Amino acid sequence: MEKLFIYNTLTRSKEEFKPINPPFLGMYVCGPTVYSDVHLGNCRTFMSFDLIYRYLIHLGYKVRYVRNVTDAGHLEGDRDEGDDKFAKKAKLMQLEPMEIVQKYTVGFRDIMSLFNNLPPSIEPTATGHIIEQQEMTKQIIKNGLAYEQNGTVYFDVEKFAKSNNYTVLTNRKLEELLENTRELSGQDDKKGRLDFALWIKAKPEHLMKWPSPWGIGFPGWHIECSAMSTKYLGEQFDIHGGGMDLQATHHTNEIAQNIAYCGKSPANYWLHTNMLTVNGQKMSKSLGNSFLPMELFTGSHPLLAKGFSPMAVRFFMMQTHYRSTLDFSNDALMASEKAYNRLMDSYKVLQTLKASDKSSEDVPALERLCYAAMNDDFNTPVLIAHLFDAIRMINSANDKKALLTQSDLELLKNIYQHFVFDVMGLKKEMEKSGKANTALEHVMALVLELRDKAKANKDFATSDEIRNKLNAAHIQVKDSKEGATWSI
RNA sequence: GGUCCUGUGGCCGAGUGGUUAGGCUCAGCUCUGCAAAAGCUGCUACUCCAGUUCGAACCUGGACGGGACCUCCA
Repeated sequence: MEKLFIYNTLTRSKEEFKPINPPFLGMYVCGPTVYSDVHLGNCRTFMSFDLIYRYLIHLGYKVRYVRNVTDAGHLEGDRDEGDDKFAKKAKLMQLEPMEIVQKYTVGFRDIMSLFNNLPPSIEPTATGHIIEQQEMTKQIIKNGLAYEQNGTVYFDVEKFAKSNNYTVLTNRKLEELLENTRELSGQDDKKGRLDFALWIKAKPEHLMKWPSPWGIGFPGWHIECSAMSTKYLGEQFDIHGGGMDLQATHHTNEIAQNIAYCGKSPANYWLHTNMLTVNGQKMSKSLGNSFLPMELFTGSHPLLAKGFSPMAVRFFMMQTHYRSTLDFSNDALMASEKAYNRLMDSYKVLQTLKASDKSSEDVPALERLCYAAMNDDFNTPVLIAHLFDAIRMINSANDKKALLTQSDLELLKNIYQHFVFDVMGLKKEMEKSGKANTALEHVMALVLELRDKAKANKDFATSDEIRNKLNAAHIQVKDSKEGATWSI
């Protein structure tokens, strides 16, 4: 088997992938915060890691893929001012954080499923691992790299950096960070500017809080991933991933926490996916330029001329490498939708091809190129370019301009199955099935038979009228030597 | 302000010292009663300036543009 090369943020270079304990493999990806709808930018990250997960499985690895759900955030409720009128609010009228968590978790899973993302092996929640986070915090304090001040526990970055490379992921200099980091409000108790919280004392208005050795509070911003990755994948595992925006802070602190806890850096390969942009700007909630997946499917977003199916969107994302920014526009989606349809149409044609004795195409070479593309840091744009060569072969054979043997046809079917369906996770949409469609098949056969009769009588006015009216009903008719075919 | 990334044809996007991915759009041809589809052909691009080199979109330096991070963020 060819070697797989992966770009590792730790070394800023492509490295040959060597798992710790093959064929078993551990992968952790930072998941969504479920306090609002996921937007398309979030979806891109999870789709990129879904591709990576799928390819690793295809290569024969037994992957444990852990993606957390951040549900212990910083929701604040209306503070009861001690006034009896307000203090007596019914329980059901108050904001219940877990209700919000449930709503957006279900929504997130639905969207992931529509995009045909495989579910991770484990999706642990932050609220389900408060004990683990506290235990880790205790151990870091015991190891002398964290301290408590007024109910909040801080990680001592400068002390940690004396014997460790704190900025390994970003290659920045600690002194520069110290000079340029902005002052955070409400964290006056910490000793160093760079120190971050492992446990935070809860204000009265905080809705989610737990008892701890340091008083009532909630876990800090970074400890959940350290606690959960360690619990499910061990102190050291193969791959840790997330969006590039997490690299400088979240992942830097995660590594520091793990080393402070057990002396080991958690993952050998750090993978970072790039951002989705709109008109050149990062898609984010705070900028107000985010697309919700449903707006995309229905076409209700003002920047879209029409709706796009989940698979057309998935194909659109696969046309760009995961480490490049991807700019989102109606035109780009239109182009991808057409290309995706061509890919799927060609697959249908492939099923109908008859084998020749000789071959005019080098299909085995094509397969090797597909693997080479994927082994080069999961290069899906190049993979897709090769797949379009397969499309040309298939369509040419269908036009009797190319020859494909039985083994060529089998191999092409395998290439489709492996790369298009298994690895890229694309699937055929709108499969015809059910009674209504069986009836439609019969009706269309009848209509086309009548049209053929008209054509045989050179009554082109009638045949064109039939075709045009079917077209208006979104049924496309194609004439060929073997007779007319139709598609919706 | 600091750190880092990036600038490719009408559009989207790979590539990264010599041989010009791919998709979409557009034009022509083949096929066809006409279309559609498909195939073929064409549109030969790499922000600018200087340098290294036999040779640079690709390396180096500079300028300009865009972006990310430094603060919860995929």
